Amino acid sequence: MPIPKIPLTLRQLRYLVAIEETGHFRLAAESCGISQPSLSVQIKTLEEALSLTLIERGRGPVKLTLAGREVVARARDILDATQAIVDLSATLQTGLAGTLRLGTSTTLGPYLMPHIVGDLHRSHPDLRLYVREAAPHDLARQISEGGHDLILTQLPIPGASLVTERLFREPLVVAISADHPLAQRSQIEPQDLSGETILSLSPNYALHDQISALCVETGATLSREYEGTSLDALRQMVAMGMGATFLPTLYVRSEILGRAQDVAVRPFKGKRFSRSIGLVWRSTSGASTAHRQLADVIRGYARQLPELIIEG
Amino acid sequence: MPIPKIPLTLRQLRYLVAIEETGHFRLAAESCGISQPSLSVQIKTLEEALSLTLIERGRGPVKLTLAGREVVARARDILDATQAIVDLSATLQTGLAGTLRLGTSTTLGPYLMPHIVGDLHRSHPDLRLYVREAAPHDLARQISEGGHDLILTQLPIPGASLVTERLFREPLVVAISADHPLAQRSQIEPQDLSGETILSLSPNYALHDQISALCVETGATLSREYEGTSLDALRQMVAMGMGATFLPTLYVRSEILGRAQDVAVRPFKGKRFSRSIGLVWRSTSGASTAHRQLADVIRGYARQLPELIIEG
DNA sequence: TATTTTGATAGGAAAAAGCTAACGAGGCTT
DNA sequence: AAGCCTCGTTAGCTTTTTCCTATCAAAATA
Repeated sequence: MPIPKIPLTLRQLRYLVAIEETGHFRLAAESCGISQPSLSVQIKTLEEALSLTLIERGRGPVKLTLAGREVVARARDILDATQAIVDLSATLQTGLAGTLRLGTSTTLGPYLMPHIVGDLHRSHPDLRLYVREAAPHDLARQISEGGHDLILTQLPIPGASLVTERLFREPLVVAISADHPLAQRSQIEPQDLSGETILSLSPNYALHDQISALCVETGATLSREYEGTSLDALRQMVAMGMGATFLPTLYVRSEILGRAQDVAVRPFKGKRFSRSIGLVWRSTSGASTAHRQLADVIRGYARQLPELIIEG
Repeated sequence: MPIPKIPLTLRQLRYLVAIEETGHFRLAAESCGISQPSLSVQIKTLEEALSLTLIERGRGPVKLTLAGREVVARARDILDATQAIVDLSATLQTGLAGTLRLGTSTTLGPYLMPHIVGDLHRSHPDLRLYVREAAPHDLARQISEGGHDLILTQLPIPGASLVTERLFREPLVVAISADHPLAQRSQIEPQDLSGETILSLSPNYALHDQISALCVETGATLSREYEGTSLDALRQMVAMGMGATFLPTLYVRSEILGRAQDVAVRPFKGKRFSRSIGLVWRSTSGASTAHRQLADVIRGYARQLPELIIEG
């Protein structure tokens, strides 16, 4: 359906409201900063556009007609609404406001965002966050297509016109079944994993590639038997003794420590392996300032967790 | 408080919405019936006015920025509201719609309007009626000052720039105490009243002058002892035997017949005396069509009452 | 009756919005 | 990789809209 043609202008509505407020053409013109004839003409044009008499001309304070009162009331609402756009623009320029569509990696969002949203709402009450989860591979595609305003995911995300803001590095830890010999160690050295069977996520996940690379580096064997579609699935497979895997710190912190103790998790010595987490948006999105504010809020939370290494 | 200056135009909002709907500058321009560069310029102007980037330019379907989505949503509401004004104007041109401020005589409105409003709401659902009562003398002043859109009252109402629409003539009947000799008659002749004491309303009421004239004509004596301020007060005084009076038919019908039988009411032979009732509005009000529609609705009700004599 | 007040009308200047033509940046094709 | 589309921007000019000053007409006041 085509947008209907509009036979009136905001200017005319503004002048009409001014007349209602001042009660005189002359005063109304003054309050609008124009000459009285100009205002007269605009009002006349408006009346012709609506085929209505809005004002009873004459001596003394003007009397609006029945129609005039109805139109003025609506004109007021319209002018208020336009003013609201102007006001909103001030907030949107530098601040975080409106509905932000955030895509987030399945392996990260659920374990990070719940801790963020509270702070975010307090510091930016005008912001509504719309979080959708997907595998990093899909996120990379969707951000370019405009499906998200920005994505929170494992780096790097390739893309010519994308801007990346690094947030922190998240160490990977080894997860083994509770009765595995390595569970006795407090820290793991890379060579300890030599010959172990390692479980991984599907290749849609950035974590898959990283785990695959880690297997080469440590001499472990990547299992081809099964590829999980969630970290929870991986954990349960480890618990059942099907192999070991690498889990990101935030997942461990959120879902294992103090909760499901069905697997043992042990850090690498010196936080040796980690994944980089960051925010990514289109360089054309024109809201870098706002997006960097969000980055700061996330870093602010991450800084409270000694396991993470802040970047950016 | 001055009306704020508005840095945007409805036209710009319309173009922005068109872009959001079509996804392309070119198609949007087409749907607005202008050339694509013209639309581009308007959008650019809007963006500069708000100091915001609303659209991410580039290949493929247009991507609105976060700010763009927020503005478009509000722009839609504004355009809808303006369209509502246009739609409303069609109704207001010929029809009875909006809030009509009706002033009505205290001696008439309460006994007539309750029967009208139901029909009126059914036949004109867009009409809101705001009824205020006053003495006819005050009504005449208020209508000229613009306090009412029209008044329903006893005629004539003097006034150079006022339009009168006659509705009906309402016979006056004689009210006497139940034990008064005249209560034996079924009809009254003017000369029957010779020497009777007649009670009246205060001179603020048109009825006062008429009763006064009737006293001269019939040879009755107008009581100077007391002037009522309502028909109900008059009736009670008659019931207490303080004198007789003349009451309008609609009052009798509404408040005496089948209800308070504390007084006897008797018609004059041949409906000899009556008052004229009509609608009056300012000739400048520009809503004659609508007002005459209201007149028709009122006559429609009056026609159902055989006591009344329809006019107009 | 003269004066003042209030809004309408007229003519021309300034601003805004439109059009066509030409340009530039990104993809796609060959 | 050169060339060619596609899509939006920029530039120059015309038309339309808006505004201003000056003047007029009607009604209220003195």
